[in-house]
Amino acid sequence: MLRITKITDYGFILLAHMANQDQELLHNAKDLSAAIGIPLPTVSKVLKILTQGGILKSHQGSKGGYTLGKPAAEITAAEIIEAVEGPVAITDCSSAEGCERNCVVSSSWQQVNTAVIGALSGLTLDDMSHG
Amino acid sequence: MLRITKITDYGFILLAHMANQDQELLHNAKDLSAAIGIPLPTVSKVLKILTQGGILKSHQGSKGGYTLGKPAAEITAAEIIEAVEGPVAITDCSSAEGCERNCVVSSSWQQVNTAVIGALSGLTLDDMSHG
DNA sequence: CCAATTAAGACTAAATAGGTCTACTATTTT
DNA sequence: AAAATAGTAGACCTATTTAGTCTTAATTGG
Repeated sequence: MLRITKITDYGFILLAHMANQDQELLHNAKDLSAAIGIPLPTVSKVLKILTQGGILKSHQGSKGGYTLGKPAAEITAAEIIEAVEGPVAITDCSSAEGCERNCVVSSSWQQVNTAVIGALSGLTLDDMSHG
Repeated sequence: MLRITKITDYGFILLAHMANQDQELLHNAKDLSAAIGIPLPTVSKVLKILTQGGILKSHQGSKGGYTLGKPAAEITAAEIIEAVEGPVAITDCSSAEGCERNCVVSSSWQQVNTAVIGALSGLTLDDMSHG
């Protein structure tokens, strides 16, 4: 499988939607829910996580909402996945700290992992929102 | 996360162990379990899956066991993961059949997926078993 | 025939993910 | 100041997936 989770997938959809409009515009959870067709509580949860991960900036209170934390061309797929799911690692062997059991396959996994992160870092939100 | 499953991980360990020895040698599940320290029922399950996926060849009956289906240098990480987990796809959008909801981000995911498969196809069991 | 060994798949339990809800805090408007 | 709007935090339950074990059948060598 080697899949991203549904929450991450929703995150990409929400971010692509926001990137396709005026970047100064504040989007609230209710409007985004209506526009995209994902239930409000779920949208709210995803936006919260993206904000905690630094991808979005939030503005509380009446007339509040969310905006992108920086230009869409500077937000990469790697950053988004890390914000929602934590560090990208194919196996425990391939995490930054290395593999505690020091297995023979460890160094090979780190090569694969580097390649995967490279691919994800080369893709920006701007690329994705334009199809 | 973006992780392979534990079963796949065990598969790599078992295959690397087999690749490090005479390729004609028949390995039975019991000996492999003892050598690697994974419980017999689990080892047995993994070997069965790898056989169904075409990575291993099996020999039934007394004095039976498993051997690699082809030289270690010709078995790639991509093949092994596919054998255990099915087609590699980061999201539903990135699978070979494409995304039924035809979302805007679809074509970008296919690029990422191609890059990931490329990385996994460039790594052979022979590479991994030598560290 | 008998012992060893793989094959198939059912089954339980544990872990993860998905989704919702409630209570709280902050900001704007009236 | 009060009310309305919107984000914040985190608990909570459910569904799905994954891990691991077990049982029964089929195959082969001696």
